[in-house]
Formats: sequence, structure tokens, C-alpha cells
Amino acid sequence: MTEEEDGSFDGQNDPDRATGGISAERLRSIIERIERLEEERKALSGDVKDIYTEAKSAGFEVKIIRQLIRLRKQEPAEIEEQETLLDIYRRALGM
Amino acid sequence: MTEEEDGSFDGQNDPDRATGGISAERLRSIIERIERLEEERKALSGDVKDIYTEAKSAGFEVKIIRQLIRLRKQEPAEIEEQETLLDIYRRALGM
Amino acid sequence: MTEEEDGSFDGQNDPDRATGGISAERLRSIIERIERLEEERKALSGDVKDIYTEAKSAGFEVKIIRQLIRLRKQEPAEIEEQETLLDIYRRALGM
Amino acid sequence: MTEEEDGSFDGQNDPDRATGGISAERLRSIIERIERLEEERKALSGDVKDIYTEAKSAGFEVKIIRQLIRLRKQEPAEIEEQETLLDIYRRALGM
DNA sequence: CAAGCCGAGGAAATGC
DNA sequence: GCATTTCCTCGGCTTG
Repeated sequence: MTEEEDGSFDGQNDPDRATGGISAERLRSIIERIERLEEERKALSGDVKDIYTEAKSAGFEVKIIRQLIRLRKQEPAEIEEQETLLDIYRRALGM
Repeated sequence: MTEEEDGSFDGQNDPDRATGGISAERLRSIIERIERLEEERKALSGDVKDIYTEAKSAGFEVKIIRQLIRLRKQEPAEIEEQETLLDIYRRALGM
Repeated sequence: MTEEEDGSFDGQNDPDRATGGISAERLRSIIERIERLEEERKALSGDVKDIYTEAKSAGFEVKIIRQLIRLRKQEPAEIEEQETLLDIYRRALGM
Repeated sequence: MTEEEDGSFDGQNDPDRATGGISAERLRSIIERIERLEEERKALSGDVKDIYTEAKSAGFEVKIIRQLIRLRKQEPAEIEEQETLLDIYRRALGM
């Protein structure tokens, strides 16, 4: 029985044969696609940063805007829960 | 009445009048644009994750791929850093 | 009223009974110890800063000194990393 | 008057003569003292981390504890101010 | 699936 | 006062 037929004997190391087969190309493709996507991500981060800069120039408080966005992302129940817990801890400390 | 006419007197805290003026719209725009961009970022993260899944299915070691990508990112950065260091020394020596 | 009577029903959140039980003391202890340690850390930061000031007064370029220290820290880390990478490749190749 | 006596005549570039004079030793001393202090700082960070781990094991929410510590560090006026601003922005958005 | 680790992102301190 | 740098926090990933 050949490796090609079932490919299973070597468990997780199948692409080790990359040195001899087509999978080197496959690997290259994988890496390049990932790098491409991460570049795009980075570009978007830059765009976000620019908007914050714009906001600041317009007189807004960046920190508060971040807080707002965070809040909008959270479930109300979650917010409530955290505040409750904070209260409990505060009381435990007599604050 | 224009924004310039009613908004210019309050110095550095212009958008504080957000409660009553046009800047509420500005704020909304800022926030929505940021949220939009972050959604896109998140989508890209998902795409990357999918590729890793694909890689794993194809028998590659995800951990190694990550390491490779990290190295490919690092090397240019290191070159850059060496040049920066050289510059600094040059300046320190007044060259 | 004992801790078991009022606090035990809440499953995984045992210390939620902090309001009524002994864990308030535990919480206080935790917080105070952390605050103490962070004060010490802050003091050390001050010491470091003083040394940089001294260095500057002595005519050294602070920026360069920082860079030197960073490099001295990095080099061992990089050696370590290379070894890690080697290990990973070895495993990937089943060696 | 010698350089050793006042060290001030050549302005900021005094230690450039490090290659030939005593200041190489001075530089070494500076760097080693800083590295020593930073090690201590790092050790304290480790201690803090340990306490958080302990807290977690005891069933406390680390995130909330961090929040508490942050609050205890802040001026009440400061807290108030941020909340006010957050409210203003929220209203502007009709949240 | 839980915990520990690592890296990115956000906040704060500092120097110009 | 703004921009850079440094530090801390948080979330995601990896591992056991």
C-alpha cells in the first residue's frame, strides 16, 4: 500500500513530502494568501486610526469615543453584570 | 444659521455643544465609520482563520506556518532597525 | 446567618457572597498586596529615570542607551527563538 | 581646570571621548544599574501576576479587581468628569 | 474545554 | 500641546 493511497500512516506529517511533491506550492499559496489578508487588515487599522485623528481634530475626546464603541458592542446584560459585580466588590471593601 | 456662526465662540471644546448642534451628526458619522471598518477587519480575521483550517486539513502544521509568517515579517523589520541604530550612532557622534 | 446558609446556592461564583462573608477580607488583602507591589514597582521606575537623568547630565545620549539596553535584552531572546524554531522543524519532520 | 573637575566645557558630546577615557566605565555602570533595576521591576510584575492568579483561584473576577484598583487610583473628580462626557456623547447619539 | 501564553491594541508618561 | 515612546491590558491562540 502506498502513501498516496491512504496517506494515513504518517499521521499529521503528510506534507513532509512537500520537498518532493506539489505541496510546496500549496504551502506557498497558503502563506501568501494569509500575508495578503493581514496587509488588508493593517490597512484598515490605519484607516481607523485616521478617523480617530480626525475626531480629535474636531474636538472630540478619543478615549470617550472608544468607550462608546465598546459599549455599543456589549450586550446590555453584560454591562449590567459587570456593574453589579463591581458594586459587590466595592461594598465588600466599604468603598 | 451656519455652524460657523453659532459654533465658533466656544474655543477648544466646540463639540461640547453636541447635545444641541450639528456635531451630533459628526459624532455619529465618526462612530459608524469606525464600526464599519472594524467589521471588515473582523471579517478578514475570519478569512485568515479559514485558511489556517484549510492548511491543517491539508496536513500542514499550523504552528510552523505561523512561525514562518512571523519570521518573514520580522526580517525586514530587523533590517530597518539596524539602519535606525546606525543613524542614531551617527548622530551621537555628530557625523 | 452563616456563609453556607446565604451564599452557597450561587454555584461557580462563590466569592459573590463577599458582601456577607469572610472573603471581603480576602479581597482586601489581595488588593492591598497588589497596590503595595505596584508602589514598589513605581519606585523602581523612578530610580531608573534618575539614572537616565544622571546619564544625560554626564553627556550621554539617553536614546542610545535605551537602544543598547534593548539590544542586550533582545539578543538572548533571539538565540532562544532560533532554537525553538529548530525544535519545531525537527518535530515537523519527525526527527 | 581639568575636564574631570567640571566636565562641562564640551557640552553634550563629552562621552564621545569614551573610546579613550574613563566614561566607558561610566556608561557600563549606568547600563548595569538600569538593567539591575529592571530585573527587580520584572520580578515585582511576576509577584503581582501571581496574586491575580491567586485571586482567580479564589473565585474572584480579575478584570473587576483591576477596575477597582484603577478606581482607587483616580481622583473622584476625574471619574465624574469622564462619566459626564460619556453621558453627553450618549445623548448626542440618542443612546 | 480550561488555563497559560503571546501578541496586538489602547492608555499614559514624557520630550520636543 | 502634540507626537513619540513606553507600559499595561485584553483577547485570541495553543496546549494539555
